[in-house]
Amino acid sequence: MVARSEESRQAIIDATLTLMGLGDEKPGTTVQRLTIESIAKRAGVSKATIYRWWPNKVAVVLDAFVSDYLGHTPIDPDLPADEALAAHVKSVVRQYAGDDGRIIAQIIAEGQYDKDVLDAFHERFWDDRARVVLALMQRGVEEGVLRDDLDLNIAASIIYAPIYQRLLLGGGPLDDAFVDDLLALAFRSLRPPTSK
Amino acid sequence: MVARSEESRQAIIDATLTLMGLGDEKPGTTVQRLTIESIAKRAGVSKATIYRWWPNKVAVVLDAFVSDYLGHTPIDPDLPADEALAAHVKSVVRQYAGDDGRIIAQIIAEGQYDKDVLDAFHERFWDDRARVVLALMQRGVEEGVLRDDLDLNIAASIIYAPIYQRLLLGGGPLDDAFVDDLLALAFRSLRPPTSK
Amino acid sequence: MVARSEESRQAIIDATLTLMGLGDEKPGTTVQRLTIESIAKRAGVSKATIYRWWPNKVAVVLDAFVSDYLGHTPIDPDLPADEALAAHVKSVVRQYAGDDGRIIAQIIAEGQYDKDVLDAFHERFWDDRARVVLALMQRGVEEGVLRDDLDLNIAASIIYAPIYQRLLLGGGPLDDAFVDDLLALAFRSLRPPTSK
Amino acid sequence: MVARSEESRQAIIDATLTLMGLGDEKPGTTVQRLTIESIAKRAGVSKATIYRWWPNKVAVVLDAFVSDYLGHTPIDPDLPADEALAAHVKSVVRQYAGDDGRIIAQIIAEGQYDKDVLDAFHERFWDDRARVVLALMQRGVEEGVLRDDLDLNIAASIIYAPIYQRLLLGGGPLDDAFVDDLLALAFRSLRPPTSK
DNA sequence: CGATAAACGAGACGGTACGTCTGGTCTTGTG
DNA sequence: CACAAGACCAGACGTACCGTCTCGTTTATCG
Repeated sequence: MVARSEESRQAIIDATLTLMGLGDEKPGTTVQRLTIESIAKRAGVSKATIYRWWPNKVAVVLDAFVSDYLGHTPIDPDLPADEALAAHVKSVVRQYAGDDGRIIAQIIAEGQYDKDVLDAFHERFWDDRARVVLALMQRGVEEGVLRDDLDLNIAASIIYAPIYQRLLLGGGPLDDAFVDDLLALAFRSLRPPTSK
Repeated sequence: MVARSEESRQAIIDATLTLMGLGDEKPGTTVQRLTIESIAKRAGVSKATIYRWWPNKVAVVLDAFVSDYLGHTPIDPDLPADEALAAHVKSVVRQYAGDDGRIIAQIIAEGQYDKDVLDAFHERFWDDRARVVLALMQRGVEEGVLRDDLDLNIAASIIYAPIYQRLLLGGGPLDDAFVDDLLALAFRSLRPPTSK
Repeated sequence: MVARSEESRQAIIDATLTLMGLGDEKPGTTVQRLTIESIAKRAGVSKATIYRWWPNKVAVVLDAFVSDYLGHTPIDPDLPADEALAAHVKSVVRQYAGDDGRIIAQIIAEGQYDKDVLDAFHERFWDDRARVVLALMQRGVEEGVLRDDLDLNIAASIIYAPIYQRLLLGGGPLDDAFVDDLLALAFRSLRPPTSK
Repeated sequence: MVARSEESRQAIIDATLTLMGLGDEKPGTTVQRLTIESIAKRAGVSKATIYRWWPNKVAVVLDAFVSDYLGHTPIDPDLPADEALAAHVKSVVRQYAGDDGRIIAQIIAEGQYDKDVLDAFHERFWDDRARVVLALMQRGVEEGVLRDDLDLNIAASIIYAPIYQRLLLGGGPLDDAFVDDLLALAFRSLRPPTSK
């Protein structure tokens, strides 16, 4: 009846962050090349300890990433919903252009091979963020800056999916200009007829 | 001086298709689990022969997939551009809902780890298809069913990116209903003001 | 911290003996054709386990050979030294005429390519046996059946080197007649002048 | 119908000598590590050409070695037989102490695995030299410096075998002091009773 | 003198083993 | 009794050579 060692857990998370290039130093592997053995060695931990608490390396990466990822893309409650949405999209894009985007892309990549990984990604990362965006869009509807007949899921897709496309497939930079163009076009679908 | 053996090349492609579950039989591995050794064994070919002609297993899969993939999503030149576009999107979605989608998703996944893979994916698959879509949208502009001030790249993204999002991240089925909802919303941005 | 598996070690030794044709069955390869993979397969052991404990296949063969090789050529302490020496030489030759000779020859062959192998051969096999022979010759000196001004190393060479020559280079059979002729000649150098 | 290309033959021999470290440059591989491919590449020759004329790499090495090896250890016909023999032994030892010894040792090593190799070694190298030594010893018998009841083969062994032992097994340097000690002892067996 | 057949370079090919690496499991001893 | 340490089986990696086998492309006689 010895409790799980918090020390070990943290060491594993820290080692993973460092190895993935999210720490201060910059080795910077990929999820694919990252090995449980390297995490164990750097964390000063036995491989068995990792396997005891996580089902696979992606789960560790996801844990490490989420723990490291603190409110990076907040939503401003004081702005009108459409402006807040635009601001949020920009902060998301700015963040995805860096290391975080690389890690997310790789987690999604691993998700193609393992439904559990994709599910975990939804639970630990995606769903919360989607909820926040949908709530914001709902506020937009209430404030009258968005149409009231929208399927919000699809509406959100029209804005956010192109960002993920660029993240995963390239085709252009993830920058403010891209967001401006994207939003200009997307909002044309989303605003109520009267408002534009 | 000695020509490449077409027989071997074909055997490798065939073995890869079968192992990936695109042949008649259905083993159905993933790119990740697929091994060069298994391809070599099934093709009755030496590993060295594979390494001589392809840099890695994803390149083989891409080659095999592309060779297997013949005009699966044609565009009807007789329809008005907007209707042809809608038809194309539906055929794409139908196809991505099956084995082809699984393979594409995995190739994109591998592309997160290797720029060459992603580049090859663009060259061998993506770019041609994007060109066709952009040409169709250009036709739409000329026919007056699409606005003439569109950034066609972003306009295409608004339609196609949500499909890739569902392919890679889930969040709902890839079916006709989804396409209908998506197009209904997206076209609102794309049609010229008058035609609304 | 985890002890080496004696079970694996023994399985590797046994597999090697069998593959080299020293076990009960008789496949009978050569050191050159023997592969680590075949040992691993037959021993039901991972290749890595072999590489962990032995630097190369010759080291395994030497280990296996030595472990299998128990006092095959004893020296009779009750005989006069010259007769004991003659008996020993005959038992050595008889043994070298068979499988053991083949293996020894091959280990020496590999020793031409790797100083470590030759050193190991000395440490694990040669030196002990040379010591015994030199001690016996020393006894011969004390008993007065051998000259007291001999360089025993060279004296031993005169007797044993021709045996190794036949083992490695052929030129005649390794049999008792050969030993008789050889000893008759060699002893003429070795006996004290009076005893002639 | 087309004659064998002397040019290619020579290029192969030269390349082999160079690779074995007998040329002017000093790469200096071993027979074991030497590959047909490396010979072919360095000789600017197709692998098939080598395989057409030699059964294996050792045959090439032996050819190259013998062609390179010109009367290195001549016998002085003007000296008395025992002195000529001593001189010959010294020149042999001096030569075996260098590169030639290394190559010979490796050819003998390969001979442990392939009877044809050992036979070829005898035919191309050993037998001629043995004949010369035996003839010299026969002369010694006639001159009365060697006993007339010797089995010359074994008598030769007593002198030469210890040299091969040091070449193949070590145990001491191949130098003049060794030869002096060896001959002093061996000649005691070989000289006629009166002459000592 | 032109046909023809062997020798040749180039190098692709099916094999096989290499020695390394990681995965995931299991054992042992320590705190 | 959770843990570190790490041995273990399994099996793929990418490389290196093997010896065989087309390929054209030279030669060098022979008809």
